[in-house]
Amino acid sequence: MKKKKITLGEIARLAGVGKATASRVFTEGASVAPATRERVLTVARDLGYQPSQLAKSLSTGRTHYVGVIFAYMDNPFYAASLEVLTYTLQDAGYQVLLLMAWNDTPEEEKIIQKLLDYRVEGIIAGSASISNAIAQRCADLGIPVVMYNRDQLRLNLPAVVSANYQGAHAATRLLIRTGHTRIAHIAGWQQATTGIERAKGFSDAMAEAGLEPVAITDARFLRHLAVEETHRLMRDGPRPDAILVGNDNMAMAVMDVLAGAYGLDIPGDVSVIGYDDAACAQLGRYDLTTVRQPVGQMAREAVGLIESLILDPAQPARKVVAPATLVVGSTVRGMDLTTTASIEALSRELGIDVEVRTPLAPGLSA
Amino acid sequence: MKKKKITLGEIARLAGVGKATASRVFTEGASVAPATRERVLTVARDLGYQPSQLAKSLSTGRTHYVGVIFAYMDNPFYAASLEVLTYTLQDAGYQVLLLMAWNDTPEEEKIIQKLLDYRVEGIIAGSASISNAIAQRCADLGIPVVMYNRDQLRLNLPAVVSANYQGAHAATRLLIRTGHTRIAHIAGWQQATTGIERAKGFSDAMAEAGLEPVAITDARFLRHLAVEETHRLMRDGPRPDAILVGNDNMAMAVMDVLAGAYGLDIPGDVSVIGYDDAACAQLGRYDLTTVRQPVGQMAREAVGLIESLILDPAQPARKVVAPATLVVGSTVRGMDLTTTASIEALSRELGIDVEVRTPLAPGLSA
DNA sequence: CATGAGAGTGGAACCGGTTCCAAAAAGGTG
DNA sequence: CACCTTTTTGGAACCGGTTCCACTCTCATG
Repeated sequence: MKKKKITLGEIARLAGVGKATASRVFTEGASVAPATRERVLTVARDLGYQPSQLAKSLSTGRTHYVGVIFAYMDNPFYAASLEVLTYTLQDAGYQVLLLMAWNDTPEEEKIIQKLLDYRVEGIIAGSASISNAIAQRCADLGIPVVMYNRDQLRLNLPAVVSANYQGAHAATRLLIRTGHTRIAHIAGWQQATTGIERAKGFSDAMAEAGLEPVAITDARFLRHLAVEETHRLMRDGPRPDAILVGNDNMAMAVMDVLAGAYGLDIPGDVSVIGYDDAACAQLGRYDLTTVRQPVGQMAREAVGLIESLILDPAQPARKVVAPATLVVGSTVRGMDLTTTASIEALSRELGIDVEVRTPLAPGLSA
Repeated sequence: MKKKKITLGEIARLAGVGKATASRVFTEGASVAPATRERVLTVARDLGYQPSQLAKSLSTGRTHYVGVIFAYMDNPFYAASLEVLTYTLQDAGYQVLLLMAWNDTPEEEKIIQKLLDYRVEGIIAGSASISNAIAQRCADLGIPVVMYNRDQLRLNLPAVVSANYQGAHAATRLLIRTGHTRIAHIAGWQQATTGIERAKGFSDAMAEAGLEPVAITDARFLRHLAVEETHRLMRDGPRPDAILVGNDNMAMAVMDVLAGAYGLDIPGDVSVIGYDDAACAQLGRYDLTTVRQPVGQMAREAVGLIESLILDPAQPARKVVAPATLVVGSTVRGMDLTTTASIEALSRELGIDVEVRTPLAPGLSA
């Protein structure tokens, strides 16, 4: 009583038609007589026929797979990004092959190798740094790669990022404009373009105002390093009256250290600005002033980009820069944004969208 | 000058051997003469040969795909779970096909249909509720399904959950033991076993102590509903002196409302306990007393379960219940846990692991 | 009524691998 | 050196679909 596998051929046989005809029944826009179609569909339904994507992909040469390489899921920005990427891709008819890989992993090469074996039609890389060799290989195979939230400076790859430079620049100018003079920057990883661009935005804004940064240190987006750096900042040299931090996760840790270990008031004694507008940072007890990266928009752009590259791999590498928004919480002193007019004025002055956070926003990202 | 596709046959031809021999070179433990192997490998390397997993899967009947259905990525528990699940699976030699689907989506059926088309060898469902029909279908096809962090009561499916009942029960007993008498429960979704079990743990602990709950309401794990329910709680009837909340995301919102809108001190006026031990809840300004679900362990158990089911689909459905840990922060009044002895005593009394949170823990989940 | 167009159909080759099987080559033994 | 065993090898079938092509059958047109 062994169960026979239900294949197209089996269906065809039982419906008394050729394999080719049966195939046409499941192909959009192929010409089949209505009566035949009905007969085949009935048999298929009765037997619970499941067409094999594997066989289909093999013969058509299209897999509809997109490889997504991610990491850092403890950062809400990446978690939200992955969610939007995934359902956007699946709505567009693609399947997500998910891989986790950190930047420094030696397995990186192997990981991508695997993706190629599975014949993905495109790759969205949100964490891995694509080495020259791998990028070349993908190019040879005609497989487009889109960098997400990072840019490969040496290689000319398509990428989706947000306006990191402008965001950090505007945030810094906000601090300067509100009267802070001893400003420090606890930066994100200086090997990633996000960290680099934000640090540059900070430095430039300081220089333009004729101010010398109290310090610029690399905390590599790691909370415990941010904690260390904060202690160092408070111990050595002149204490800052404001700190721009590389992302929200670190910024909240910084706030905890300032208040907990040094009894400082925020923003009374020190102002703090973060980056990302992570869900936690929106909570009442932090209400962090920060720069928002438009997660949803970025993810959708990335999908659009990879889609268009899959359809036409020859097109030149395009970079998409999504606009950032300055989100005003209550961690910067000297702010007065009670009227719509003053908000608009600030926005014009800083050259960036400004939004005042309404406390206890529902705040579910999408 | 058209580039010929590099296939096994091509390699074989160039190396002057048969396709079968070439295939054996890439098969572990097949017998090939060393000289021949070398020759084939050289040709393959020179041409940058990429074996097609598609073709391989089709002919061997093994895909090494595992479908993972998730959602709610704004909840750090799910984000961390997905991370661990993914890299554990990929270490075990499986590929993750990721799908996002909410519980009430009508597309659910379609989603799973798709997974079956792709011939996944197993499914880990962290969000979707598997309908009877679909479970039956998977069973017919011999495809194992493991529920993650939820249980399907009617269906006898394998599942990995944490000890929700015990966790909530212990948390409630902690509140009672520290002298609270007017205790409310803002529960998680009462259609999900997580929400149900926790609510039951709460009710039972109250009943055992002869206490009447001030209120039990369903906030469906949604922050804005938790906010609403908190307001209702404060407006109507007797005000609680403690609230057990269905998860950390909601608990933090509850704290914000209590402090922000009613000027209440936590834990002075009201004690709060959450559930999950989310990264944000560990931050200094919340330092929430909560119940930890062992993310890493749960994810690894899920992978182990699906692996063993793939190898032997006939085995009976097993349920894994991972132990919960009571993590003591500073949102419950009347606690005195300065000595190791007192911690151990409490642990024994409540029948659950107890841990006192050290402030500013590095706190990256794994 | 022959003619041509167009719809509907099935046979067979193909996608890129694996694997069964029988044949060829190599190695060991008396 | 004949004979048996073991290792290596290639041909061919197969996995489950798609698609090219040639063929049959209608039906409208000149």
